[in-house]
Amino acid sequence: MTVQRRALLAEFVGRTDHPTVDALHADIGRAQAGLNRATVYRTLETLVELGLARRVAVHGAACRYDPCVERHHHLLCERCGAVEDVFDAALDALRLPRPASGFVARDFSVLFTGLCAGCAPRRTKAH
Amino acid sequence: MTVQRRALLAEFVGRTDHPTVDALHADIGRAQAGLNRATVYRTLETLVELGLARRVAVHGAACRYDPCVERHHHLLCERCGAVEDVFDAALDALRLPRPASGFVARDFSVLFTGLCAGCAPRRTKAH
DNA sequence: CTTTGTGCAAACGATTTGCAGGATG
DNA sequence: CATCCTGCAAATCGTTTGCACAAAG
Repeated sequence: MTVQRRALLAEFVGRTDHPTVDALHADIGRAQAGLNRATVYRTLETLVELGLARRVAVHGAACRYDPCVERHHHLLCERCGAVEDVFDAALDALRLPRPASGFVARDFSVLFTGLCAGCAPRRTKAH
Repeated sequence: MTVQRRALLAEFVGRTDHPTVDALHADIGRAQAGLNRATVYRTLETLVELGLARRVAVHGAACRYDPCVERHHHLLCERCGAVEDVFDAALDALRLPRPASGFVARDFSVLFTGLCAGCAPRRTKAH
């Protein structure tokens, strides 16, 4: 438990915006002494291995990290790339497939795509 | 419609192993004249734009392409990275969430993770 | 002949890694 | 004091792009 890990945790825990490494790096640097980007990568990776964080991979963009490890799913904005959480008990009831191929599924996650509030076309007041 | 596009289509269409750009590139080169990797990237991207192929993003690994555009989901082997298809009508019935945030979901995909037949620990005959 | 595609090599962005010095317990 | 962590810079890896030439319609 080092100074830089404490700084990272302080900035990371509780966030719901699924920050990228760069976002975290910038925010930590803003708060106090700069912390090397490589260290952010290494520390986040360690957190994932320890089960204290999750990775949210997004095609063609920097990987995002999520401090929430409860079972939940994600909404990905197709326009701005924002990621939101979805907690839905109905989804948790999904049964795992047992294909003829012999694949044994152990877990799953659902990725919804669409437009976030900021990017969605307005209904009433025209944009 | 060029020679190289025909070669790529011949190799790509009908495959169910979700090849990466490198895999396709290697397989095409094996079959006949080499085709530049950049061209493979460009052509696959074109296919995706035309709705004739889909991208299957996998964290930390090269992006995979899928010639099957019907609605289906994927199984990802945690050990070897193999990707299999899952066709499941039950999944298609999932309703889209309408979170308070205002996010408007339009589509979704389910990614199951686990171990493929080759990587799963054997039951009867010990490994 | 005009447009579009290809090959090549360099550019890029995200992430990883080797190494030497520094902090931690 | 032995171990683990950090900073730095260079190395990787996947992917994209500029450009000159070749192929397609």
